[in-house]
Amino acid sequence: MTDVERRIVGPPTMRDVAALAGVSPMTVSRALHEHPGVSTAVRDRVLSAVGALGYRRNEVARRLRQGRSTGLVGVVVTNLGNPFYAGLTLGIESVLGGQGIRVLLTNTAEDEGREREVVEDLLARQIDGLVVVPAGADHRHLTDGALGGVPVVMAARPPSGIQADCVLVDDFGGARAATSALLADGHRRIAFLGNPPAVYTGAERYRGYAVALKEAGLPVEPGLVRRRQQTIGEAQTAATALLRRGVPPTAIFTANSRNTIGSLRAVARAGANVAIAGFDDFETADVLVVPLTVVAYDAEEIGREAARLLLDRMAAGAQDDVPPARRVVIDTTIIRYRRDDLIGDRNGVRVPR
Amino acid sequence: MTDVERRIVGPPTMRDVAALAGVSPMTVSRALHEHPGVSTAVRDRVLSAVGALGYRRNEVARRLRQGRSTGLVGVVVTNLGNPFYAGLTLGIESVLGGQGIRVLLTNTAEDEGREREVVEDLLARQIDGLVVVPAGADHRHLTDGALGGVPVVMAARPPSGIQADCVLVDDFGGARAATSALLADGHRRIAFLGNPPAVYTGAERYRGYAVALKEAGLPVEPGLVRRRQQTIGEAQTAATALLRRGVPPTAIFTANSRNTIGSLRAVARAGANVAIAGFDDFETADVLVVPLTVVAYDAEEIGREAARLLLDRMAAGAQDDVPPARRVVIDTTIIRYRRDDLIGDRNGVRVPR
DNA sequence: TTGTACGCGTTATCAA
DNA sequence: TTGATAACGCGTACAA
Repeated sequence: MTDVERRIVGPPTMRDVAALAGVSPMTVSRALHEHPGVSTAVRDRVLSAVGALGYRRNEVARRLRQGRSTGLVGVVVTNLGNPFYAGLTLGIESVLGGQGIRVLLTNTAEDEGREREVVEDLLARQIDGLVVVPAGADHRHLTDGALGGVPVVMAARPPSGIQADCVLVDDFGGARAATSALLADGHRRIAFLGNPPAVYTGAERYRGYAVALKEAGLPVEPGLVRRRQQTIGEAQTAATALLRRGVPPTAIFTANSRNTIGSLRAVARAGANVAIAGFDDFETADVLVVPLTVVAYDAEEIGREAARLLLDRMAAGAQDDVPPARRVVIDTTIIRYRRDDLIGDRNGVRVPR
Repeated sequence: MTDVERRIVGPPTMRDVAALAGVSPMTVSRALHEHPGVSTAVRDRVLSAVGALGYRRNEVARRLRQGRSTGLVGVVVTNLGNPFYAGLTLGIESVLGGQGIRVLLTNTAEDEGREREVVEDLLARQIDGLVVVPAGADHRHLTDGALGGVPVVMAARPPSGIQADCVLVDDFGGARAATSALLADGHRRIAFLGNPPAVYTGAERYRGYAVALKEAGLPVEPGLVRRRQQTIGEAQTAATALLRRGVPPTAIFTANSRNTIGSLRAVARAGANVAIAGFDDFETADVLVVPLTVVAYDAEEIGREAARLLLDRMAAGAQDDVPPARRVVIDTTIIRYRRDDLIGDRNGVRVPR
């Protein structure tokens, strides 16, 4: 069987090029690498054969032969539909892409089982590193041993029970600052709408809310705390219920965008004079019927930082003395959008009409 | 040199497992595949060696040997930070992930040069298929020949000068319907803010706007058309300039979210009584100070449909008679958010207080 | 200047 | 039931 007959389908290989050019595959390899010591005549024959067949080097076989890594990094997020995770992914891709490293992206939809399966598949595909937004609290599948030494960085949520680098938002500080802003405006009955305590951000942001109240000498009123709503609709229902209390809150701190949007709708529909401060900035925050305060931070920067930490580990390789796990915290900024700002610029810089 | 000494670093291989279990690599392979004809004793020895070494099959080498494809699909988008492309990517991933296919994601930032480089790299990595949101109008690098027979689906923007499957939004119909909605409200001076004609969506959405005007017996007023603004800030500036005209428009049709947000800010800051209708729905569209009409569509569905078209081509393989290029158009819906809706439910269903 | 032999990790095939 | 051999596509080392 000749080389050409050998394969039924598939892209042309070096053999095919070699056969057409009347040389050995090795000469093709050298010609393509611009090795010195290939006659011009042969090189031209090879290159025209390459053009005729549309030959393209097989990067997979190439890296296998050279014992090089794949240049692939796995990125596992919980919800790409959330702008925060999309920004995170973009930040990762921008840093890794600059190094010629490609991103293998998967979405887990907060499903821990899927996360474990996906990580296993990515490892079998010989990824060089992994960035994970972990869906659950059990991180045993992300230990150094389980990953076979492939470095991992956790993003947005910290490792639990294992050692790993991570990049976090200052959830506590942002929540405390936002709540303090409401307190500074004179609010004394401030509701909390957020994730349950089992979710890291839910716990930290509640802690920031509670500490801000305590610093103002106020107790947490359990009746003003709602932590079960998982959709915008449920958040709106919860906020509406709060507004209908005998003694309703005068302000709401919302610990994530679902709750912010649900609360915005509830307050707008009720026509209530209730202030809202919440996590996550968005483009239309300054043109709302309800004055809003937001905790802003740079989602892309979180991704870039995660990628930098990962590249650092990847460069270190499997050293004997593994550097200790690092934790990077990204700062937050409080932005106050008011009706008054409508006559000025965005971000609180007022400009007279 | 023994097998164990042979490699300095790297994950354990079948040889390592075989050596530890005292069998040949072939037996390890069979044991792991649960082939019949492997004695229980040997199988147990192999499995315990696997556990001891933390061995994991190398999926890359495995597929190379079996002549199988990589099970990787390239996804090339222009701007993952835009919720539309994030949703598109999510839709693609959800369909392909269900088939055990992984997504290699790259962001081009609308840079045609980067797109060509990235596509070349993805092809060298032996992807099975490609979904592209093309950055430019020159698609020669996406022809069947240039891709070496790897199937491609174009998303959100159609192929130009080449044959390829694509999934599009009904840009023309959505723009015409939105403009008609403004006309039905009695508006006669309606401005257009959108992309330049060189961008497909810019051309189609302008056409929809112009046809709607023509159907109402109105000419396009060139002074009310702005197509150069590329950022939200530029859009706001353009909209502000329109509002300051001697005879300002009474409504604005915005052909993308940048222009919608910029126009919202301009109208809100001017305190003008100007209606806005624009492409792309968003969560806070119903709690704005400006009544808004949006052209809504399902970004994830576009991704899912693109993935389905791609899977179809991938299954067909390199047939002799290539099926003709298909074009799928995703419907749009007009949603009218009004101040009145604030007493009712979302999406136009009014409910009395 | 060009070719041969061999191996990366895995598995199909055939032999034992 | 198990092992030896060869091969997937490519590149290093050495020989011609």
